[in-house]
Amino acid sequence: MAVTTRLRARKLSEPTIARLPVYQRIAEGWQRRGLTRIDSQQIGELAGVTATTVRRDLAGLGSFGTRGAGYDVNVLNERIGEALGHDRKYDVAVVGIGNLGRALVNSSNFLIRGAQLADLYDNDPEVIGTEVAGHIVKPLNGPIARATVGVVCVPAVAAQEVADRLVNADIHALLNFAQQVITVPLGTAVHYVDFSIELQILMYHLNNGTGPLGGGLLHSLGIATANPLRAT
Amino acid sequence: MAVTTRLRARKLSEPTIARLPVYQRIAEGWQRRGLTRIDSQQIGELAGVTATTVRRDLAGLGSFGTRGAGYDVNVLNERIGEALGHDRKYDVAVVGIGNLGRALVNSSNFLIRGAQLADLYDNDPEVIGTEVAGHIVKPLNGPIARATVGVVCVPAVAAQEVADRLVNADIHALLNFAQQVITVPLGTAVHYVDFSIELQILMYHLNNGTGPLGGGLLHSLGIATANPLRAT
DNA sequence: GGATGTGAAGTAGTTCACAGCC
DNA sequence: GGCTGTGAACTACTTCACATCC
Repeated sequence: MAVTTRLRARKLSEPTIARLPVYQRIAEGWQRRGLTRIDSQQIGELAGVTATTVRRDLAGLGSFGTRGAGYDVNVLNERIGEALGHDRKYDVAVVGIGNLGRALVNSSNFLIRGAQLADLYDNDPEVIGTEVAGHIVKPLNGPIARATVGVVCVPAVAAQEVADRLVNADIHALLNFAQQVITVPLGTAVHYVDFSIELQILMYHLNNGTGPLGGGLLHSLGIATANPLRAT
Repeated sequence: MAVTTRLRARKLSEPTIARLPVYQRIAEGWQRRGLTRIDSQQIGELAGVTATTVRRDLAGLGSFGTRGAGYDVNVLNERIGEALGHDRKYDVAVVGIGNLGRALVNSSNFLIRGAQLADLYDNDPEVIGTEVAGHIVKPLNGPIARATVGVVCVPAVAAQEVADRLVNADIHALLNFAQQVITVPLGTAVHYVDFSIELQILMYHLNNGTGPLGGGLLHSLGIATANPLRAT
């Protein structure tokens, strides 16, 4: 289907990649409100970065802004989607259907942008066989179907074992919510999400008065600006 | 109470702050396994960063390593705790006791390191008055008690309103799980956690073969290394 | 007029390489 | 011998400033 996958090669810097989804979220908000144009200044204020940073980031996706008039919100959204590969579909398997697993699969915002829910696994007999988010929960000790990404939502003690099983099932990208460092073979990507770390970072800044306090803006995911307190 | 708050002043860089909790988690893992010493090389491998980076980060907390023998795991854990301000206690209020809110307050790893659960709020009559994690859920339209940090786990549409109420209740640090950019007055810190963004970043790297794929190591929270694929 | 896009300058963070110490 | 801690070199990212174009 997607034919626009040609020149995605331009490599983006890590900080840019982390900011693009944020800009996209902002663009969507603008779209919902029926607005049609946005400029780098506005994006920057909402995202908590400078307008220049926004322009540099977006320039990396090709020049689609209009001098004097900013960016078309639809095009902005679209281009970011292309850059991030949202035209491709991905299968996401979720292991561990507790509170967190449920919250994720039921969230209208987790499985978006190409991500589609594949199989759910758990080892609790009470949970196995029940329907969650339109999928029957499968037993963890049964066969694991291939998927693009595996989401690990099990307790820390089980995380390594689950990771091993997913890797054996040829799943080479993991999103790990367990507070546990896991070891996987080279060539497998692991991304960690750790709520308490977010809380700790927030508290550190609170204690020290430093850091991304200023402005009530989107300092998403711990991304820091060199100059967080824009002098206004 | 805390008396050890004297020379915490040494300001740490943003990337360092984000890595310290990770090192600490590694130290704890070592402790649990009864190991007593760890060196920068080992920390680096588990954390997905170079040994030099680890040493630089830790040097910022004062020199407590032993040349030739690495770091004492207990001291390591302790020093990071001091640097991050874990000797202080914080009250954490949670708004929105759905799946996610429940998952958070029941997680043994969310409310650690000085964070203690204060009040829970929701606007669902079914939920108000019930006991969750040892606390009775209070109505969101009632009075909001002062707390250090407010955790926002409500749907996106309600996020701004909830944020306003928390700020009015003199809560000036928010951890926002809603997929919604919120605006707060200057002087209030907002930290965003957005699962779908984590997923998107992971997928980008998967598509492009770049980035923190190599090693199955702790590339926590989207923190990137300049040289992720260490040549081994 | 007004905002983009981008060389050039500046700054922050990482890595090298090795002196210092156990 | 081995590993820490750190000046010096390097790299990456951000910010400045302005030419460019609608």
